[in-house]
Amino acid sequence: MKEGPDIARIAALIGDPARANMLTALMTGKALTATELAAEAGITGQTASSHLSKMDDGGLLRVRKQGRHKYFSLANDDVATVLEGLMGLAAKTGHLRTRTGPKDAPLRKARVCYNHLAGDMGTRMFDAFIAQGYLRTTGEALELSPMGEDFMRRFGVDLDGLRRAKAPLCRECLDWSARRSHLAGSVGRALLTRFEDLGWARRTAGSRVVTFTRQGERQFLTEVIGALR
Amino acid sequence: MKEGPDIARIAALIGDPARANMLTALMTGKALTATELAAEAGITGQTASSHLSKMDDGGLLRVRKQGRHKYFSLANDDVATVLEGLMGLAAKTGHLRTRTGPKDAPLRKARVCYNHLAGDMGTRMFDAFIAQGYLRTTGEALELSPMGEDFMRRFGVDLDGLRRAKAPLCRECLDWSARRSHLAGSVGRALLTRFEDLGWARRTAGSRVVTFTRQGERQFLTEVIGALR
DNA sequence: TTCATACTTCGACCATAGCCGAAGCATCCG
DNA sequence: CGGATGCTTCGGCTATGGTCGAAGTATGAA
Repeated sequence: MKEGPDIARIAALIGDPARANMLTALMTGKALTATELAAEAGITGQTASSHLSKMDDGGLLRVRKQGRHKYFSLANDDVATVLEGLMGLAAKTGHLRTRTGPKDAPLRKARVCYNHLAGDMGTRMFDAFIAQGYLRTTGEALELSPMGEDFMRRFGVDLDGLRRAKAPLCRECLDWSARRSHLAGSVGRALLTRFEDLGWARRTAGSRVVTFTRQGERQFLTEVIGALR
Repeated sequence: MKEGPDIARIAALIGDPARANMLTALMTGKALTATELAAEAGITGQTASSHLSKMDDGGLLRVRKQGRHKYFSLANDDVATVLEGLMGLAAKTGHLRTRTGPKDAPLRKARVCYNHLAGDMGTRMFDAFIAQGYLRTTGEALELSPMGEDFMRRFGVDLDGLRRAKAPLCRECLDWSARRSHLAGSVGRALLTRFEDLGWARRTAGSRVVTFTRQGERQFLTEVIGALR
């Protein structure tokens, strides 16, 4: 009658309607902010905060702070698997939810995130760097491979100068609209600056939109993304 | 914020400590009675009854009534899989429980269950019939195949006579000690009678123990179980 | 039949925990 | 520097639901 691998503790966490709604919302794989999750569950921010910290303590969630936002995602695949299984058991109606992200098309496509490139073009660039082996994620950190360093130098990024500053070269940043990672850190900032210097893109005054020229976008695709092959 | 495949409903069912204890106890694959499960969870019979009916309604359990006992087992593999996953998430200490069944060795080996053979020899016979294709489970029912009928006739069971009675020929009966199925119904009863007639076994007076003679047990193994090959 | 056992139902108690309003930090923006 | 936004903490309200005692039903044993 005693003991227990506390399967009850975990199940009870999932068992609350509000929390279950949040978790199913996260099943899309996208990270969501506390406020969005609150709306998803139909509760106020205070209550959501309490729920989210409980699920975090329970190991169900992964949390990333981004400025004044807090992005939540499922902790790992095991969590998703269990949720999937529970949905199977609940053999009920279909589900899907989440209404997320900016509606402004230009914003979704390319925008500045603090000082680096975000939006669709930002995440595509990040993915390309990873696929090409220029960037490696080592645990929580993110680092340039020798090939990556070479690319950056050829592209006109002053790596040595950046290294002299104390700021981290590469950081992973969670994208607001795509909800995937893009490249932050001093290298990310330098790249955006370089795009502007090359005349490929320019920031729109009073907005976060980054506008690429037709020519600039073509060059971006071939010389950065296209570096893939 | 609305809708939902009610993953919360199911998870909440598992999320109660008492219910979680019962479910983990059932993870051994053995069926347990309501009283045993109550002891397992450390609660009274009334409370257990409420929990068990809820889990049954929720589709987590399979229930079989046996006289004044009610045997519970997990509804299916999916339930077990989810529980397994939850245990993984709860990544905690080991677990195991259940203290079940009779301690009397002869009783465990072979005994009468109402009027048919139960215990280890009973379940082995049942398994052999299934493996050999003599018995088939069609949904909830249990029926003899033509080959099975042939075997029964050769073994001296008056199938035609039994058929004239209204009682079901074959029924599945949950074994008390092994907690697995054995053969009940008029055929099950006829088989035990036949074992006695053949001098293979006899019931012990004032007890449920069935004693096989050394010779009888050998013949049982070769001519019934051994019919497997 | 009578007694014992297994389970269920009813009713009431009470603790847990979800919920929100209000107030407090932290961060970003102009 | 304010002012706005996102999140957290605190306090108190309330409802859900787990719990058991007592009484009821069903089955098996003597």
